Amino acid sequence: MAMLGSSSAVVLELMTMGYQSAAYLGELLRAASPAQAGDEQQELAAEILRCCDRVIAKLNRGGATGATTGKKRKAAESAAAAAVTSPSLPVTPTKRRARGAEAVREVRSGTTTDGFIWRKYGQKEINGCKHPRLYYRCAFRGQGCLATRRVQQSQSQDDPAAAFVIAYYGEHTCGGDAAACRDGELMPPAVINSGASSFAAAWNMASREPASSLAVERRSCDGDAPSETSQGWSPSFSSEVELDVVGFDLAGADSSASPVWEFLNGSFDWESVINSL
DNA sequence: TTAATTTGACCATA
DNA sequence: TATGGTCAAATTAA
Repeated sequence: MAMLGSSSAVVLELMTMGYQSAAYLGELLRAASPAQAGDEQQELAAEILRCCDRVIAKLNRGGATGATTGKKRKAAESAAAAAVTSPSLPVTPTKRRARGAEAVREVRSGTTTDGFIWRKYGQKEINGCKHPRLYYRCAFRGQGCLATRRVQQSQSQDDPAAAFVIAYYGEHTCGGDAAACRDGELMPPAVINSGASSFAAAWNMASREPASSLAVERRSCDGDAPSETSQGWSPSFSSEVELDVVGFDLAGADSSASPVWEFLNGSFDWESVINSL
């Protein structure tokens, strides 16, 4: 965990609060309107969760960066070829991920859309799975972004809002800013402008994919038994797990003196926060 | 013509 | 040795 300035800590607190609220909202929506009835609303809640998660991850950057453990390089000739084809880039050999290596995070969603631009590089039939597993890497890989994701369609058809199990590996580093990975730089400021969620939801709906909801789980492709030991698995967010960010306790905060309270009652000094970021 | 996707082969890991 | 992750040529779409 990187040390955070006080303003960043405030933003982190607010985003954490927003995240928890969105998670709670999602739960309420799911409870109130099972199946497809509340998909659009759940979609919005899920997008809020994603936005909050990204900001939180951004603010927390500097800590653990994921599961790219050092593995042996695939083949010497591949390394040489990579060096030839990308002479201007630092040599960052594309290590083959260990089978079942823990993801940075794993998400169940009704959509494969997450606001990032991915390029599919492989598809594989997996033992015991009805659907093939799809492999994507960040479209900005050429800029050195090594983020990848693995998409597995769930075998259980009972919950369309959790039709896909998406495992993310690595972090988006394109341009040193996650926003650079996003579609068309149309994403408004994630912290302040709630339109961020609206945009992302609209983007999702335009993709004609089913609505999504989120839940972090560690499971096999069919959603039954865990395929790997959960050792070392540390979800970056969860609607069911209490977030513990910089030790902030929302329930126990002294709200009358808290910047969070200032935010809630409209007196929060956004300018100083934005200037500090 | 270029960019993106598909798909079989290759290869690392368990 | 089986399996899963990645590569890269072929194919398709824009």
